[in-house]
Parts: sequence; C-alpha cells; structure tokens
Amino acid sequence: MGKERVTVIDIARAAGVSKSTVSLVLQASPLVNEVTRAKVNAVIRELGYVYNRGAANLRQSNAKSKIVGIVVNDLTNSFFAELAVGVDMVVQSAGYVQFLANTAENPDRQREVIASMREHGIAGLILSPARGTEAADLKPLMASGIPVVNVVRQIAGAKVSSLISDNRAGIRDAVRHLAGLGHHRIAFLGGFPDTAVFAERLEGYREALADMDLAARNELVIGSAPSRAGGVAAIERALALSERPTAAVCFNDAVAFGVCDGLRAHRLDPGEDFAVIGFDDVIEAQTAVPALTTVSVDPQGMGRRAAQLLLKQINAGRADAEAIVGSVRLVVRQSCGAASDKRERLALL
Amino acid sequence: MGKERVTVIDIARAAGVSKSTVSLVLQASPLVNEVTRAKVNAVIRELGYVYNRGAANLRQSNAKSKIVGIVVNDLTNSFFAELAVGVDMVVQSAGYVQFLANTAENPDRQREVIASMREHGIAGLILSPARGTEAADLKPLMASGIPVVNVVRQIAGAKVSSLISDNRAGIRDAVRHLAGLGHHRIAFLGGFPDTAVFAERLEGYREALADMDLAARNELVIGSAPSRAGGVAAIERALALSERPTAAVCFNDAVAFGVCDGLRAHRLDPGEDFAVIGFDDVIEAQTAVPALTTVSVDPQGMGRRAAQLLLKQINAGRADAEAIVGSVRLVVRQSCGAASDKRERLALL
DNA sequence: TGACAGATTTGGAACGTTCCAATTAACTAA
DNA sequence: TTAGTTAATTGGAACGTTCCAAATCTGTCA
Repeated sequence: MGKERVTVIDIARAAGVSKSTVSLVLQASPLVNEVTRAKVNAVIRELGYVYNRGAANLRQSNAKSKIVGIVVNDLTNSFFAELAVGVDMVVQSAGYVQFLANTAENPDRQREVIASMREHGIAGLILSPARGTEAADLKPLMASGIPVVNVVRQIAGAKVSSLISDNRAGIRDAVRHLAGLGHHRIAFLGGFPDTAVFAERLEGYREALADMDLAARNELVIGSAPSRAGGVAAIERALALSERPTAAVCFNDAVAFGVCDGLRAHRLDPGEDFAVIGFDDVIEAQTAVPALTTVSVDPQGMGRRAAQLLLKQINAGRADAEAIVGSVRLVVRQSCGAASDKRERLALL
Repeated sequence: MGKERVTVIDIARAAGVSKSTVSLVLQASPLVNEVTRAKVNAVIRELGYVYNRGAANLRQSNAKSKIVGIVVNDLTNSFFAELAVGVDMVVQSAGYVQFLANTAENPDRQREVIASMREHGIAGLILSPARGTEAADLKPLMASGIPVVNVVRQIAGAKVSSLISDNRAGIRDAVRHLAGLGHHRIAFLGGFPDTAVFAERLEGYREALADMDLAARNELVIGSAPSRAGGVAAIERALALSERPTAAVCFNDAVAFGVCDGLRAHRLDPGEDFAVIGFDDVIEAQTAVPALTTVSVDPQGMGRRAAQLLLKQINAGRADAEAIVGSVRLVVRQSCGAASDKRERLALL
C-alpha cells in the first residue's frame, strides 16, 4: 500500500507543472488556465493526494487554522450533547472541524485539554466551564488573542464573550405559572448551591414568590447533584417535610425526571398529584410521560448561536467581549397539571 | 497583547542557547544539562511560549500525529454520547486529542468529515458508520494505512477492525428470560429493519423463540425509528393487534423508554401489566421508574475498548483487522416484572 | 602534554505548503 | 517591428519544528 506521502511536488512532476501552479489549483485561484487546472486535478485524483493542512497552516501562520475547540463539563448530560451537535452543525458548514473534549467537571483536566488545543492551534474556543474555573485559567488564552465564547456558565471577572440563558426570568415565569394554578407551597429542587447558575435561578424563584405574595421558606429549597439521581434524592427530602410542597420547579430537566421517578416510587402521579417543571427542554421532555413542562432553552440552538458568535469573532480579528443572554420561554405540557391538555388526552383514550 | 508567535528561536535567544537545545528540553531529553534545562524552562514560562504541534508534525512526518478522529451517527442519542466519553477518557490520558464529528446518519456529511480529518492528519479513526455506508467509502483511508476501528455497526466487506456487541446472544437471553417468566406472546419492537444490527437481533429473537417452542409470528415484529418516539409508535401498533403481546424486547433502551411511555398512555403499568426489556443499558436505565431490565452493553466501556484497540493499532504500525464481539449480559431490573425485586420495593413503602 | 572519552551543545537541512517577485507567452496597438 | 499589456506560470524563501552529524567542552589517563 502507498506508504509515502504524496506531496504537491509529486503532483507537479506528474502533471508537468510547477508546485506553485499546483498550489494555485488547490486554492481554486482564477489565475490558472482551465486546461492546466483540469490536468492537475486529474493527477491529484489519480495519485490519491491528500492536502496537508498542517503544512499550510505553518506557512500562513498569520492566518488562522480551521479548527475550533469545544470543551464541555459533562457530555453524558444530553443538554451538552445537544449543544455540541448544534456547534458541530455550524462549524462544519463553515468548513471548520471541531475538537471536542469532556472535562467531567475537573478543572485540572480542563486546563490540560485547553493547553492541548492551543498547541494544535485552534482558531477559537467554546467553553462550558467546569465547576471551579477561575478567570485566571483563561488568561493565557485571551492573551494570545484566541476568541473564547463561554456558554451556560459565566466566569466571574473573565473578559470573554458569553452566551447564557435567562435563568432568572425562566424560573420566575415557571413559579408564577404554578402559583397561577393555585399552588402555595412550591419547592425549588436540585442543582449545586455554590454555582452562579443556581444563584440566578434561585433569585428568579424568590422574586416570583414575592410577586405572588407567597412566603419564601428555606426548607423548600433543596440542592442536589444536577442529575436524575439528584432529583430522586431531592424529592425524597421534600416529601419528608412535615408540610409537603405540592409543586416544584427543578434546576434542570434531568432533575425533573428524577423528581417524577421519586414521586412514582411514592405512588404519586406527577402532573396529577404533584406539579413538576423542569429547565432546558431537552429532547426527551416532550415524549416523556407525562410530557414535561419546562423552560425551553433549545440546547442545539444555543450551540448554533455560540458557534456563530465565535466564527464572527474569529473573522473579525479580535472582537470585544459580548454578553448575550438568551431568551427563554415556558413550554407548558402535562407535568405541571395545567389541566386542559391532560383532560383532552384522557378523553381520547 | 502579544500578537506575534513566540517560537523556539525566541526562547533560544532569550536563554542564550541554541534552538536545538530548546528542542531537546521540550522533548525532555536526558542529554541536556540540569541547569540549562531549568533556565530554558524558566524562559519558556516567562515568555508564554506555546508549542506548535503542527510544525513538529510536519518535520517528523514519518511519526504519527496525536489526534484521533471519532465519527458517530447520532450524538443526540445518549448511547453515542457515552461512547464518545469513553473514547475521550483513554485517548486523553494517552496524550491524544479527539476530533469529534456527528454525521446525523448522512453518508455525504460522513465523507466530508472523514476527508477533513484526513487533511488534519489524524492518527486513527473510530467510526460508528452512518446508515448506508459502503466499504468503498473507507477504501482511501485504509489505503493510506490509517487504522480504523468500527463500532456498533459493521460494514459488509470492509477489512477494518470492528467492535460490536453480541446482538444475537443479547436478545436471545432477553427473550428466554421473558419466556421463563411465563410469557407466550413476546414482541420485538423498534429499529430500522434494513440494518445489520436489526437483522442480528431479530435472529436472536427467532432463535430463542424456537428454543422455547414458541411460535414466531410476524405481526409481533414491529420496526420503527430507534428512538423514544419510535418506541411509542411501535407499542401503539402492538396494542392494536387483535391478540396483544404481553411482553416485548426492544431494539434499544430509547425504544424501551418510549414503549413504557406508550403503555402508560394506555393506563398499563410497565413491569406490572406488560414486561419490557431494552438493549444498551444507558445510564438512565437504572434510575428510571420502573428501572429498566436491559441487555447491558456499557457504552463508555465500549468506547474505552475501541480507543484502546485503536491506540494499539496506531502504535503497532499497521495492525490487521480484528473483529471483537463484546460480551453482553442481561441486567434484570423492574421493567420485566421479575417480581421479587419489585415486591421488596413495594413492601418498603 | 597529548589523546581519548563522555557529556553537552550546535548549525544546517528537511518536512509540505503558501506567497512574492520575477519570468515567460501570447496578444494588441502604434 | 517594437513596446506595452494581460494572462499564466514559476523558482525561491519562509513558516516552526526535529534530526543528524559535527563541534565544543570537560576531565582522565598514560
């Protein structure tokens, strides 16, 4: 099998032109004659030439590479998987290729992968930071002028662009909706209390309670890992309270699903005996039973927007930090017991 | 901000040594004197030097790069997300970095991303092929001596290593288990009938039925998209049969979850009124309610094994195609109604 | 002292591409 | 014919690294 690399010089020799001409053909330059171009292209196909982007990059070190990095903190969470898919869509169609790494919430690993990506010369980075990431971690990246777009989580003090969803408004709307349905004891379940996102959502929760003249009671705020298992644990604690809540807004959809699981284990019917609202609107939210009422964030869309923002910055040379807060909207389905929908559904059976 | 690239020559000048020495330091060569090494390292830190792997790769074009590609057909399916996480774990700790691309089952896109990865000089590729991938698509890759490991799906006629799970045995065991519980009408639900994986699983289904002296009835085999929504559709059709099945083995866990959803919509309690078994053992399988009985494949583990196999081949120069079929094991939980477990659980409440 | 060995260090050349300036070819206008 | 113009092509040099062979330095031994 062909072991030696076929280079542009081999092509040139075989086609009877100079390497410069071959290079021009590769760049689809209008300078080269049609017949020459055809001949060169034929030889390229024939010899099975593959372009060496590394060498090209080296020469045009002023220009940027066609690689973007994406680093997420938990790829097993489908929210981030969707996010990555969204990013992939737009970078791929812009002719870029994506380095993806998963940090599993480990800041050390995050440092490593970012360093590795730098060595490979990424043109930009989309980052969903691991818990405990500090502004200092991004300093060297910023200094070398590589655009960074932060998603989902913000890093205090870092001068990078960010794209986060409107956490406060999302939870606020959810709580108002529940209050509107007549609930007085509404819990806030799940999430790590030491994160900025948690703080923002909790703020929305408190704000809505105040708006609706409901008492904010601390025992109704129950943190947990932001996962399905965490949701089970949280609802367990909530149901053990002397005065049980009748509804809950959850930190995210994974927690909400866990809460539904936990309710069933107690012979409670989510949506019927207890209202549940999630956050994120992951794909499963609409097909689950009961379909999950949730704050829609559209992770794929977010990925696409992040990628677009990043590409814009890459093309613009150096762009100044831009903070976009993505609007968010409550999608009412069955899990909050917003009756009409459910009754219709039952009537159908 | 520092715009110009800091090169090994800059380091050399600042440290008062030659670029060759700096290079040796970078490679942690034992040839260089301790005090020189320290000085050089200090300067490297001070000037914020970042290694240019592209240039290095170019020079040692005999050696391979430190990039592996991973191409999956559906990253939104958590099975593949987990797989990618598994791959990432081992390649990261081997000092590699992973290019990840999602083809969304589109063979054209798959061709593009593979071409792009080649241009970037990947050392190897892990591929979960899009539906309709042909052996010819991999020909050029193979010809250039880049190791490829196929996962999940096999490609007829391609001489590449593959790592697939024992589809036949998995479903066979599942069906036997159901038959052992006294079920006579067992359905096979979900999956695209034109895929090799489907064929293998169906074979296991038929084999088990024959073993247990049960009739194989065609109307009990119902294909669908291998997704949660597909599962809902499939169980819908199954319940419309004049003679309903009482149990189902599903193409994968996503389908199984959909089947549970569909059952609930009909006021049937999965695990109680109808037995359901999945395939894959995705993370949610154990925390779902009812916990899903499923054929365990451990996607992360599979990713790790695939990555190890690939790295082995990369290091070995060129390895010959190896076909590993991963063993598989039935994990009995609640959704198949294998009583004991469930009764205990109820007693606890 | 001179020769030799081992430990360090070093100047090119090379990797595969792009870019620049310069060359050649083919016409056109005067 | 000749100069001028446009179109097409081309030979280096350069990008940032590694590798090789050769050079330098130190110390030791006869």
